[in-house]
Amino acid sequence: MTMRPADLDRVRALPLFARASPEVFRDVTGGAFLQRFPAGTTLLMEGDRVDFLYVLLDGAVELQGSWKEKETTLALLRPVSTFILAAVVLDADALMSARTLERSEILMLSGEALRRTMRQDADFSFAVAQELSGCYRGLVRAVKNQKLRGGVERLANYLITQRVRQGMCDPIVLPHEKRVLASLLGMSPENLSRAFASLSSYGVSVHGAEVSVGRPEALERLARPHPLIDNHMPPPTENIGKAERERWSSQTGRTCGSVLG
Amino acid sequence: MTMRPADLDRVRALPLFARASPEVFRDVTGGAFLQRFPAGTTLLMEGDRVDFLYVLLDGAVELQGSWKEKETTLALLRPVSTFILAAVVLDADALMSARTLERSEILMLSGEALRRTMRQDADFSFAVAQELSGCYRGLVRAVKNQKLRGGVERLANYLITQRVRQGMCDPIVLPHEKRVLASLLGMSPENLSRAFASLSSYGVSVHGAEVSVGRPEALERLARPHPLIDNHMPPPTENIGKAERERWSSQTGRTCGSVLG
DNA sequence: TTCCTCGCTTGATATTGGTCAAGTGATCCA
DNA sequence: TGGATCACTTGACCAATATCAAGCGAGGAA
Repeated sequence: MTMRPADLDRVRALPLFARASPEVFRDVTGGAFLQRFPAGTTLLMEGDRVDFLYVLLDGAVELQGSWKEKETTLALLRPVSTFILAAVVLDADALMSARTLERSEILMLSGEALRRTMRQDADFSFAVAQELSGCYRGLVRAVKNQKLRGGVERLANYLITQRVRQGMCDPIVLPHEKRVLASLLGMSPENLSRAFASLSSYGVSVHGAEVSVGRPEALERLARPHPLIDNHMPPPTENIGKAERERWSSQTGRTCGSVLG
Repeated sequence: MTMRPADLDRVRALPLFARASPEVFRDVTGGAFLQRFPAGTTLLMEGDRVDFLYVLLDGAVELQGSWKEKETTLALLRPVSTFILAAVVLDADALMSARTLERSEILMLSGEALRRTMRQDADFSFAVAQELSGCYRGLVRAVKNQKLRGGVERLANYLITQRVRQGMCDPIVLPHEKRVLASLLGMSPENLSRAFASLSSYGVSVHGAEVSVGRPEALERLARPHPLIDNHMPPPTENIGKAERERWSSQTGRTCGSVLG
């Protein structure tokens, strides 16, 4: 309950709540509480019953799945993001674990209250459905990325996406440890190193977390980014949800042949 | 508009509509029309604007994604299934193509009417959100399956899932061409053949579309099915949606160590 | 029936990616 | 300041998978 008004505003700005009435917002955030976690904290284990909708306000969170002592990263989150919405809506258990990568501030909203409010307010329910649609489409993109491209192509496209998100600056800064990035891209850390090495002939040079894309057009010829796989959202001027990202993508996707424009 | 009452009942039985009021159902199915398509018809191309929610009533539909002359199967649908709900909710363009694998009967519901009804009826909106949550979780399972398991393991788990769905009978019958199955499992047709061959030492024998699982316990030791990846839904006694599947999974998943039990 | 097509299988080979092991460089702590 | 830890890199090797090519066999058409 130790929540700064500024934090509440940031939650309010989420597309999930942006158009909600004051009453709806009050109902959903009613029993909420803000919590701080150190880096490396497991917030939720696969298979756990999910009682809260989580909102990452500060820090970084990794969503991962596991099987037979193997783990893989399904998503890397930065503020402001909600997660495990689907499990909350179905009142089901989590299909993925969530752990903090850095010291993080996380708001926890009662899942029960969220479902109750959904049943009472069609507009809010609609907003949830839109957010879920955006998450769904994000995963469709992830599956296509994983099944249709090889490791080097996935890395190349990741770099191009980061370049766009970071405002076409050079060098770009990798927002996470390379081992985590490797897991997100579906390859071993060793292979990620080699993939970076093989991109040097396309003008990419790496110094720690800084990556300089020397010849963007060359990299792009290799990567072949595609609006129906890669969501080349412009830099984060304001907080934007998955649904908004998808909406943006449909407006401009068709004509967005090159991100170099 | 040439729609048999029996078809309408089958649509009504979908979890999306099961709890809807008569008015809501009338509103959403109002401008709907039923259409028949031959095998191999492309219903929708990636990138197309989506104006309808599709409901497969008879036949089979493949959802696929493509990149650089490569294609991959994202889902195989059998009646009764809805598809591209997320794109309809966001009024966005399709991220995947849809084509019929057999002669199919498909009901097309106005996306505009669906969105309008959602905004008016909280219960219906909630049902849509639940269905979307089920679809989302299905994709999470798919990503974990793809990133954590090798080809042979994916096939082994596919066979176990089919065995459960087909009522533990022997032999099971592959519901689609092997080349399509290969694409769904994320491997080349050649590799699928070899994967089947390598399963012979676990009691699996193949004759055309009929697959006999001679020693289920041996296959299961290899496959290591897991409730948070594989949704071992019991045989289809009635029509059930993605959300229902997920709900079932959360009730029994924890204690479902073996599907042989 | 005969031939053709097409889905599938099988083998040889190339490519990709994973694993193991060693080494480097940076950071943090004593 | 030395030493430990840890992320990352690199090389050698191995496993998994794709590709290319040939062959097999069932079903359909002339």
